[in-house]
Amino acid sequence: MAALALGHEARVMVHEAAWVARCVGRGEWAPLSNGDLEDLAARLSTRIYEAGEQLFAQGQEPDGVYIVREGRVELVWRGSMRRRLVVQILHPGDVEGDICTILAIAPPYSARALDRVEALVISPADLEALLTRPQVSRRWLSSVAARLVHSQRRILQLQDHEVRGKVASLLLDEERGGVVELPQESLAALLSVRRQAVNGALREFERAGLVRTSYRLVRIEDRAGLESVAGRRASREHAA
Amino acid sequence: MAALALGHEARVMVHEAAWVARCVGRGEWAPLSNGDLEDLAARLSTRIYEAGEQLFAQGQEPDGVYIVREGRVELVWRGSMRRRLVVQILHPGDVEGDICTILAIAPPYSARALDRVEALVISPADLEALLTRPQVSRRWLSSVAARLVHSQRRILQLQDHEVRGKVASLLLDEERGGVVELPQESLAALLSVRRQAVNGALREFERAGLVRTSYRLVRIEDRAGLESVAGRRASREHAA
DNA sequence: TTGGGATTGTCCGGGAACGGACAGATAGGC
DNA sequence: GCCTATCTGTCCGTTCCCGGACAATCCCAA
Repeated sequence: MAALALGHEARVMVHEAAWVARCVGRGEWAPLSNGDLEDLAARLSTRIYEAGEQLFAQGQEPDGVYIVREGRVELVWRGSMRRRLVVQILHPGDVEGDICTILAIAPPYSARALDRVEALVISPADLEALLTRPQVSRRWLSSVAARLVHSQRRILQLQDHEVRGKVASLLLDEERGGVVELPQESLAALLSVRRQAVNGALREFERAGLVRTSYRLVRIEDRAGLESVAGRRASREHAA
Repeated sequence: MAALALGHEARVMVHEAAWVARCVGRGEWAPLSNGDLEDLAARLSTRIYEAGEQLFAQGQEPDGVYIVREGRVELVWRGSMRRRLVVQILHPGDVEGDICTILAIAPPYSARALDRVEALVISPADLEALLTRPQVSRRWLSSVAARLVHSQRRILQLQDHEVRGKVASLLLDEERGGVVELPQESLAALLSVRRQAVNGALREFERAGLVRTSYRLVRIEDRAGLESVAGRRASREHAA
């Protein structure tokens, strides 16, 4: 009966592992074997964090890989002065902490749960063991490569000199189900601009019918319109 | 005799391959076998580009991996309007093109030789073949991870609101042997600011004794001083 | 050696965001 | 149901950079 219970538990974790595998790169290039999947499953553990709780701190030893299953996690960098920049917001399916573990460096940012977060965790030693499996390391490679592309896209996005463009671009990136559920202060921290500037852009969008705003929430009404503002707007319109 | 000549050629390429291996991640985590090295050597070819020549174009099919052996390569992104941003400048030892090849996506930027460039090239098919080798893919993973960290550092650098800080930070990043050999226009394109702003910062640095400038060249005189400007200056000094 | 293209140093007006401040609105805790 | 912390909308003066322009300087090549 213990064996049966364990079997059930193991089956659940293999299911989790298959989900993790989908998060770590696409399967086309390196299908995982059953052995890979079972090994992955055996090294996964689940952790729960309450909203506001910290997953790991800037400058501390890397403590493994986090795969977000539910909720959102905020990656925050703090400079020596007041400078505070939200590097990224992790959504379900996002992987974090592997880079620092692989390179054995301290993460340059802290991670804080925005909501109640459910995460799957792999310890540094377990990650190292998993990466000796050819298919796993090949697949993990494509995952990190995809993140590098995303990081470069973000650089381009942040180089827009007009706050409106940055905000539009950010909304399109952070939106889930047509909604961005974040206070304007957080949006400003993601773009490293002042809150007032974000507010101004948002109100401008609202008057143009691109979005609807309410408390800690922005609803996207006209995606195409936002995209044209984010890229380079076709029609120039100046409201007095 | 042909065999002997081939043996010599092969030995040279294995030597090249060992150098490439040092460029692609550190050896501590995944030492390559002789077989790995020989395979890598067999798939390397050398190409020469004259200054100004284009290696690959934005939006075109990825055509393999480039490892810069000599000279510098400029990665340029072009927006729909006049926007032109230098994403990165490749120096000897830098690896480029692997991410796009791995993900089978078109590169979002063009690559142009700044000087006479000597590069080692691996075709997409050869890269794919190499990555089936466990040690190679494990090692390549650490290389891409390192680049992701660098990309994130660059995001932080670009978020500085003062041009002086960005310029100081850039000089420290691009400097080789205490010298940055780039026209101010290129520095501006790397930071996506106006040339005049870079010029102003540079002249300010020069008056403070941090650098010496001449035609297409900036020489770093006081590294610690620049670092304090790049991070957050300890002593605030305003020249009239 | 001499021209011409590229690069640098400098000026100025206009505009956008910063930086600080404050009242009104909203949601969650007691 | 009230009360408080948080979030939003809005004001202002100041600072910095953009955007355009122009002369002086520097290489390189003919």
